[in-house]
Amino acid sequence: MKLTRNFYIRSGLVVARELIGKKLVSCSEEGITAGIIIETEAYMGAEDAASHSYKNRRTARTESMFSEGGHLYVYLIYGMYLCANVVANVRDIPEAVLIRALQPTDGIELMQNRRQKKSLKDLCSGPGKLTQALGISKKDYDLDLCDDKIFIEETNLKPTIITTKRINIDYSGEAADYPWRFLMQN
DNA sequence: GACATGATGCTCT
DNA sequence: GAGCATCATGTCT
Repeated sequence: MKLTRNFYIRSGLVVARELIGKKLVSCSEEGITAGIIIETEAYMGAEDAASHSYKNRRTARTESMFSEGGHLYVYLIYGMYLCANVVANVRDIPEAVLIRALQPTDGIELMQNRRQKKSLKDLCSGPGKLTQALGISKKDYDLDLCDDKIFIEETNLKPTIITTKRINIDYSGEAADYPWRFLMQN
């Protein structure tokens, strides 16, 4: 069962927590790749100094965060890696959830080809890695997760969730200490 | 394993 | 022109 719009039209914190244990699916000409989401971070728009949309900063790059919940915000980081985020909340509330790690389930061989035959553990164990493994590119910027190319499915998992501080946002002052990172316990 | 470092390009001031 | 929501690789143990 694909998640519908209602799932995404909620606070980024709720969406980030509930995405843990769900299945992210990417369809391409090469085949289907998918994995269970095991790590996310919430970025809470205007109020969050770590967010690209802090103080409602709205530019060509951040525009997708202002879309209706359920869109895909893709951006380039450190000149070489892409990060994939799920936009949350209603239009003009710029919240998003960074997908930080997956547990590969489908299309593992295709992921290995895209990632040049890394071990299963290294295929999707970071935000820059999973975009490569799933074949996500800048063309997928602002793509709608309610369509059929990239989407998220319900599972029957009942994960135990751990909450910690977010990663690599030391520049953001006290926002760096907010417990807005969610992990599935092994 | 734990750390340090370099690669690299786009965005915003 | 600075800085960035990262990763792979190297060195040292």
